Amino acid sequence: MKLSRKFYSRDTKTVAKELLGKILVHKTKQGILKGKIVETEAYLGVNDPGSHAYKGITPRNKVMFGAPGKIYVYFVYGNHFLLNIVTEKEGIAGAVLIRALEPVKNINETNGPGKLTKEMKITKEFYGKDITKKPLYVLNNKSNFNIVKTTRIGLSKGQEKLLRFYIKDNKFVSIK
DNA sequence: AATCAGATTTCCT
DNA sequence: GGAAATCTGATTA
Repeated sequence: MKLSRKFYSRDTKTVAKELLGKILVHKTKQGILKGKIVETEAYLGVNDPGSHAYKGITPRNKVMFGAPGKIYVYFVYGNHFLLNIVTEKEGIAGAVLIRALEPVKNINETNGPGKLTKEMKITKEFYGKDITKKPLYVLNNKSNFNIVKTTRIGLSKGQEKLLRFYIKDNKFVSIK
């Protein structure tokens, strides 16, 4: 079952935690791509110096302020796309960064945010699209695991906040 | 093993 | 002009 918009229309930290263990699916002409989400980070709005939304709305980040369940794809460092899912009610900034997947079908190791978008064939075209519909969506999935809470990666500000979550002992989590 | 340059977009000072 | 939610491949000792 696909996760509904209601799932995303909640507190960003809660959504980030509950996305762990769920299945990200992308249907392409070449075939179906699937990966289990094993690592996420929460990016809030005005209270979070590490978030793009911190300094207010810009053409790039405006989707973070929009409706929950939208896809925020962001291009960094000339080479990499990062995949985010927008959370919170419309008008409140928030998004969950998908940092790592465990391969399920037709993808290779994706232990990093830049690599997973490459493997999942996610590009700028998905900016502003809906994660509750085809061809890109998240499936509910019951599984048992322990969640580790830690600090975020690669930030210059706000990195002391414990907003990174991953599945304990999962070898596909990016650790660097 | 550890450090570093390079690729190169979007936004802000 | 410079920094940013990164990764790869080369160079260093």
